[in-house]
Amino acid sequence: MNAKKAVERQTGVALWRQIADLIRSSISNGDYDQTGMVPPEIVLAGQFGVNRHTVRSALAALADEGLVQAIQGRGTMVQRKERLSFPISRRTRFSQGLGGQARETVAKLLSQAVLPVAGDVAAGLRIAPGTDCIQLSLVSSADGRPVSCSTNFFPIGRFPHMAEHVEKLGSITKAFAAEGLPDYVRISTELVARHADAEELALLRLSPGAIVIEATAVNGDPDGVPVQFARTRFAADRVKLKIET
Amino acid sequence: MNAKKAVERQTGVALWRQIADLIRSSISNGDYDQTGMVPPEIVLAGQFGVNRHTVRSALAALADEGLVQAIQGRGTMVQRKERLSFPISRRTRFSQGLGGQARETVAKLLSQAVLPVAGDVAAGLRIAPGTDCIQLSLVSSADGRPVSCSTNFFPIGRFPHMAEHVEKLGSITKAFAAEGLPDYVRISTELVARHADAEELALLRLSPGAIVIEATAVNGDPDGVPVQFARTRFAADRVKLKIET
DNA sequence: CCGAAATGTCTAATAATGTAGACAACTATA
DNA sequence: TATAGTTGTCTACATTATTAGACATTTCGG
Repeated sequence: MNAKKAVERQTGVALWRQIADLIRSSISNGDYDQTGMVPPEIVLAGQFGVNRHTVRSALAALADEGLVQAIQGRGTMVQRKERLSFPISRRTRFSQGLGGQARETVAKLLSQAVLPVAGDVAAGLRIAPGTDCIQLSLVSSADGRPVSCSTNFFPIGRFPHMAEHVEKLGSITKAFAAEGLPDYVRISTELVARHADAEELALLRLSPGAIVIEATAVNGDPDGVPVQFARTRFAADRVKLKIET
Repeated sequence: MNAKKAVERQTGVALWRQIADLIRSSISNGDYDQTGMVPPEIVLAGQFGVNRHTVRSALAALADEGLVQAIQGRGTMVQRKERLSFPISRRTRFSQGLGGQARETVAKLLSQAVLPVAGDVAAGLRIAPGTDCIQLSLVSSADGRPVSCSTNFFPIGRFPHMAEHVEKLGSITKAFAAEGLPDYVRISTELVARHADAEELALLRLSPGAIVIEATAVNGDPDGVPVQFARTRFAADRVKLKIET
């Protein structure tokens, strides 16, 4: 591989941010696993062809993310490297299936509403445009770090108490179970990657320019009747999506 | 929706680039479909809370991508908006299945090599580290616009003439068929989104800060024997991945 | 204990971005 | 043919990012 670590100027993206992105990807790539340390600032400055201060800005940003920690006299240590691996199987469960990857995963209910839906959402749920649905907005975190935020729609007739259940149980899967639906499957899923908007930056605690993967999913009961329309945005640098057959 | 179009300062991403990203997503979101025009510069400047010149920088970048075209006295027109929808089904075929979405899709062979593989690649293909494989680098385009670049590994014993076939046929699926494998299926696929590196920027003709979706896939013959290890990077703003069951 | 190697902090100069305002050039419409 | 609304271009200046250098502080090994 050994791709040249090139940064470009006058592109609207500050050098320190380009460098931070490159170092971040080197970390998650395992490039520094042997020593557990990032190369010295002066070395990085040489590799990227920039001033040491510029590298320091990049490292400061990564330290801010909790990815590295600098210690005077010693060097800069890698603190964290993994992306969480999210399985996308027929048994959907976006917020579950993390296995032993995190000690604690919770979904926090941000807002709830009952409102008429149209367009995508109505089509996905196969209901008439203008029909009322329950809308829930959530942020899901693993070990205290937000990894995704989602907007979910449920048919109101079938699941009247979704909001309360989600709030109490901290999980959509568990809330479905409480509503008498122990199992559900994926009907369709579409993925798009884009820059995070202002709301997502705030919810996921990202810095501008960060990337989100937006998954638009329709889930159904075992008979294939749609029960959930979900638009989930993952913090791209914290996850890896694993498609399972 | 009507999310507030907020830009942030001192984040390492120039305002004009943040604004370009927002306008780009508005375009692909269909926000300007009624008129086919981007709002006047002075209006955008108001919305984003910046100077008109800053908006002009953003529009210039989008014009450079061929997404919009400004006409003096009239306004700025939207030129292009769609994302290509890539199906990810059990029958993989990344570069196929585009249906009627593009008139012409071709894969261009950039480089070929025979080299020993290790790590990910060897594990995915279930061969001993250090075994020789054929490595092919491709760029795939639809209607002349590059949409993905990929690095592919094939067991050399089984498919000795992959390179020639790919070069001649412009498609990996067709090359497999020519090698006597008419059908193959996905064994595993992992998705990650990140900023494009310098090589990807060049190959996909992207501007710095652009996003790629990296799909790491292992494909096998109908018996489940791995035949291909592929690392495909999609230009995120040109595609949508559709996961099929 | 000394010195090499690393990060931390400061000052100053230069380059890139963003703001502000004025006016020209072009388009469409009344 | 005016006129309003739009993009194109220019100048000047303010703010932010990057470079450059010097030196302090901390860690570690000989």
